[in-house]
Amino acid sequence: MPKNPFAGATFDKSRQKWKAQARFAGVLKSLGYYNTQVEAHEAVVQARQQPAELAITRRSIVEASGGNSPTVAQSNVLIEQPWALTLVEARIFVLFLQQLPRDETESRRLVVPLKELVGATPIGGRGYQYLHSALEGLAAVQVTLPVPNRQHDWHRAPLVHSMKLDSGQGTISGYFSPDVLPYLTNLAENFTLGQVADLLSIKSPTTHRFYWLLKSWEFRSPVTVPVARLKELTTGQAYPQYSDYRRNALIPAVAELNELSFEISYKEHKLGRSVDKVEFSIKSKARPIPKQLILPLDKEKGTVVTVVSELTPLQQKVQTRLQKLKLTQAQVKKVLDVVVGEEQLTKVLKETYPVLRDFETKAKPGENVAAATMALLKSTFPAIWASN
DNA sequence: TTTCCTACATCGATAAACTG
DNA sequence: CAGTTTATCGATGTAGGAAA
Repeated sequence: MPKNPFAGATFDKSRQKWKAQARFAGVLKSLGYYNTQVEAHEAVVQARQQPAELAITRRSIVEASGGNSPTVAQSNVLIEQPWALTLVEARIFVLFLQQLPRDETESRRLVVPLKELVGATPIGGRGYQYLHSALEGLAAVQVTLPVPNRQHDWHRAPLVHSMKLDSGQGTISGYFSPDVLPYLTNLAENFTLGQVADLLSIKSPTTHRFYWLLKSWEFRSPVTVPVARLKELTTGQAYPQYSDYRRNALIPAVAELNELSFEISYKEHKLGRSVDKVEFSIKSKARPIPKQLILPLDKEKGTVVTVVSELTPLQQKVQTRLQKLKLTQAQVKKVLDVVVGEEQLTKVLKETYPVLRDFETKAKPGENVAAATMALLKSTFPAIWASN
């Protein structure tokens, strides 16, 4: 059966008139009778628009820098572009931004030590191949820039040029293109700050996109975005089905961001049967992650452990994760003592994520989360048993 | 990670019943 | 009679697991 282009308007044979009806919150309502199908359809459209969308006209405000951790900034003009960077490309971009003085007026060569990208571990043979393609990808990025007062003009510029990888020095260097520079430095309005530590810890390119987008929308939260626009800005052509998009992009990204300094929730607005818009409620966590691990008294030795161990950002993430999973301070400490190295810590985060998700969604009520978590960790890291 | 599959939920269209 | 609600059906979107 062909779809009625005038939804909600149907011909009533017994009355020889067009009937308008629409469902609200699952309840079908009659909206009167009309002589034409178009009129009936318009009645439906109008009735639907009753909870009219609030026009957001607040002007953009300058975000205050929170805390003393390093931040990078970019104009919202750049953020609201459908560019698709790989994870490595996105990280390199962040590192370049970090090297860029905020008051720079001309494009200079920026140098990024490779170890900031990949850590102290040496880069294997294939590692350089990845880097090559990442730099190529970055060099190929084009952005569309606004042309003031001229609606029909069009300005497309490369993001960077002259990217260089010097394996001898262990550096990457390059220039931002002069056209783009005004959107990266001397920013006065409509720009967004990102935390370098957060950005570099992000594990998926989609989350990167979400990070900047949601951060730039935070000041006008709640924000309602049409699904088509959201997809365009985050995953582009992928996921023709919204449910696939939600599962593979939206949910993982929001979950990962909530592990960082965000508190994001969202509501789906449906148009008919399909999800039409997504309303985000975005907040930054007031008190992020405690910098220090508070250690309990060591009763056996009768001494006060006064160790003030500075935790790496990754260790802090593991700490908060385990705290969410209701582990005691002692258990958290034990895990952090035994599990060392970026790879291992990341593994902990990865392993415990499903547990946390199940716990938070109450998929397994009545379960002892802490015990389950410890069992899981002990099976993955036998050393935790050994140190018992 | 992405696509496919299936049970299920919800929608619009329609006929029919209800109300004053 | 005119307007509205109820019951039902086929179509289509969705959730969640399986398969690729």
